[in-house]
Amino acid sequence: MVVNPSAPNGSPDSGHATSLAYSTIRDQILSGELPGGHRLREDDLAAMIGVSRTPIREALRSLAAEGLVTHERNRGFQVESWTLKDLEEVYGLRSLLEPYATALAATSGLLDIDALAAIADAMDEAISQPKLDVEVITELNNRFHDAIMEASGNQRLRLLVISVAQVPIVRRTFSQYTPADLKRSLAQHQELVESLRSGDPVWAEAVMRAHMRLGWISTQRRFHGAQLTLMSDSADVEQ
Amino acid sequence: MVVNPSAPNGSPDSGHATSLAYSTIRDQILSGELPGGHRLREDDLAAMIGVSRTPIREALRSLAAEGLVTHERNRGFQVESWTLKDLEEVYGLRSLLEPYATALAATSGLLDIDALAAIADAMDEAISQPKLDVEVITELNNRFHDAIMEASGNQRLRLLVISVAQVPIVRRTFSQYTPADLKRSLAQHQELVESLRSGDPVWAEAVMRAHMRLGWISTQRRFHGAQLTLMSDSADVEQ
DNA sequence: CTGACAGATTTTGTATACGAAAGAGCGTGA
DNA sequence: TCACGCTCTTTCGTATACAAAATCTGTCAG
Repeated sequence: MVVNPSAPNGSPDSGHATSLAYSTIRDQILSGELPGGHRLREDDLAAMIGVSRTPIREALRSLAAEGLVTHERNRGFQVESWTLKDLEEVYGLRSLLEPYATALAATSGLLDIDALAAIADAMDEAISQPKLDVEVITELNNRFHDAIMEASGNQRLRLLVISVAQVPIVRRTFSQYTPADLKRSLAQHQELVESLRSGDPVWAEAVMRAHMRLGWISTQRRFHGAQLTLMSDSADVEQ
Repeated sequence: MVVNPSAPNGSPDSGHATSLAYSTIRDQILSGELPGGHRLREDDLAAMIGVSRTPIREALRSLAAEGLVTHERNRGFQVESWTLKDLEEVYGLRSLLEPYATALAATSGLLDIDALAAIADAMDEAISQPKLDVEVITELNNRFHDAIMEASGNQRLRLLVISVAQVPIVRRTFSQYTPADLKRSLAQHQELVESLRSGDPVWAEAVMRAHMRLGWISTQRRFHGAQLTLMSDSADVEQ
């Protein structure tokens, strides 16, 4: 399993145990092993990870603040589950934040454009393989976007995008893109590289906005087609 | 002291003790009693609040995820301190998010326009008093903005704005507005009410953008004038 | 006088213990 | 048969205890 491609702000570098619990639980949520609605019993998690309940509780509290789990008094934590409305909110926000960040990145002087181009090329390479490796493609995609967010020079903006975009979407998106949409998406990446290389913030921002829009369209298709893959499998819910 | 005008997402409704610790510490940070850079010793906080270290640690972890405090392994927590660059980032984000939310609110049908107008009028009333009550004005201002964010219909957006805007600015802003700026700000509130009443998203969004810009200008003035009020008092730092 | 080392002290990290609340199961009575 | 209430079990919330890391202090060598 891929570990923690980009952990948000509050990331516990804390104690060994807390940090381990945080990463493990977060990974399992993002990968879908812990489905939405699943109740998180502290004893179970403690036994699974091999630490006591204390670090488990601290990890869960961080995850709650990030919105990945919810907490109710005397009833413990459970994995947040997402509806179409949530996805709509998320894409609305990404469509606002990422183009803005891209415009900033175009003129900040912080962007390593060759590194970005390399990531885009690696993605092209990855989808030309006969058998698509979704993990790899997703990871490259995350790195591509994060490189731009980072080059915006606005650290807080980058963290917001990460926390918004980690809604299970990202990890699963590319497995559901149609081949045509996937190609288009990668073409947009190449155009993002070019626009950023030119240093024109207006162009770069516009391309990113289109890129976000395509993502939203694809996501909607996916959601209507196979809603169950996103929602929790009802059999697993509430044990 | 004002308690928790608007607590973000992860707000521990948790145990009595954890919740109490969270609110207390958060209030003291936002009000400036705990200055930026101040080291937060768990025992001290536990003694002050009258609970054990466990709920203190959980509260601190939530606050860390929200960015109000930082954490370093085996060195504990300390209050985040803000620079002009942080304020610039925050205003950049608010200038993006709040106008967007305002445009949404203009057409969502969720806005109680009369209630909003009442808040704006109450603010007008409050500044016509001979002696300005900054606490009251700030509280009304928070409620005004939050009402619009809520009416955007995008819950996640509202939470982002809260978490971004809670950077000590808001609580202290109105004490430093020049009388002219303060009047202008309240006039903008009235115009926001009118634009929202008309249901024109373009107008409403534009007014909010101007409003944000004025806030930024005022903040810059304040910062250059009296930098020390925002930064931690060096005498108190690191005890 | 300065700097560095060693021991003592403080502070954090984690485990464990205990009380309290919620939930499940069972029996009784209508 | 169904509903109600009681007990028993599970799970959470908090306090406390102990271990590990960091920090402080005082002393001694240079």
